[in-house]
Amino acid sequence: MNLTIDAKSPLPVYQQVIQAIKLEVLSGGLHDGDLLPSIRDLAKLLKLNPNTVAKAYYALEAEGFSENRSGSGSRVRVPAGRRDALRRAMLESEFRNFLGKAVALGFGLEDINQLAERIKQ
Amino acid sequence: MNLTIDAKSPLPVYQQVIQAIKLEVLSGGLHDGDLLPSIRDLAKLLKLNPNTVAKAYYALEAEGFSENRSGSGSRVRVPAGRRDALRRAMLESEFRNFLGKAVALGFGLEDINQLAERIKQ
DNA sequence: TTCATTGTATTACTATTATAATACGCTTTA
DNA sequence: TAAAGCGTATTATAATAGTAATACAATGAA
Repeated sequence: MNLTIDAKSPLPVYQQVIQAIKLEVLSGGLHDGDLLPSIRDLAKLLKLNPNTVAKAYYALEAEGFSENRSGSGSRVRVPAGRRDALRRAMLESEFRNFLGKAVALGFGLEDINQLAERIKQ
Repeated sequence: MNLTIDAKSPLPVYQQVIQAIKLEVLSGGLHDGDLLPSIRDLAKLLKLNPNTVAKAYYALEAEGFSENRSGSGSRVRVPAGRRDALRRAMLESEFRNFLGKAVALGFGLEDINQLAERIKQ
């Protein structure tokens, strides 16, 4: 697990934890059935309060990403098929988000292609 | 001015106002020297408290985007040259941001190109 | 000059976020 | 069975964001 927390971000810390774990699952670092680090361990690792991490774990379970069991830990519950669908959906969502901003700034597809070509190098 | 506020966004409302006005300037809807709506008018329009809008106006002035004068209002202070530079910088920043997320999800340039082709239609 | 409008400032209240310190019940393992 | 580790729950405190009500001083126009 490679997650970093930005205390200065406007995004609440517990939501950053949620996003980081989702990303870990979607990118293939964590698989269906894998055990997440314990709340206390992750809190110590990220230098957060256990309650903050617990809030994230609770939300992940509520979203159907994981299953929490007192005594035995939290396990990822995202079958490969669903994971792939979510991964593609997230890419498209992020792309549309970027595209929207670019259009709002008055740029067109040509400008974006030009930029992409320049960035590649 | 065409700005909408999302109360559910994790981004604080006053920062949404800042972004919306910056976008209006960068996209050419507001020009150097133009008068911004008064704090009270904009607050009424967006159904926000005047203090929230005032906070945004104060920040915009601190960033050198505008100049506030008691009694006569707030005026945009972004010469065309600077505006164009900022506009390009913002596009590149947003693109790099998107690219970073795509890579984190395990996608490559090919996947992005493929998606872009599909989105076009 | 007078008056409406402007940005600015102050104080108070609420909700959310995050931390902190505990405690409880469940599960696993020695 | 006993102990350690797990998620869960409660209560308290602090900081930030946002609302709300008001007042002040500067500006510009009637």
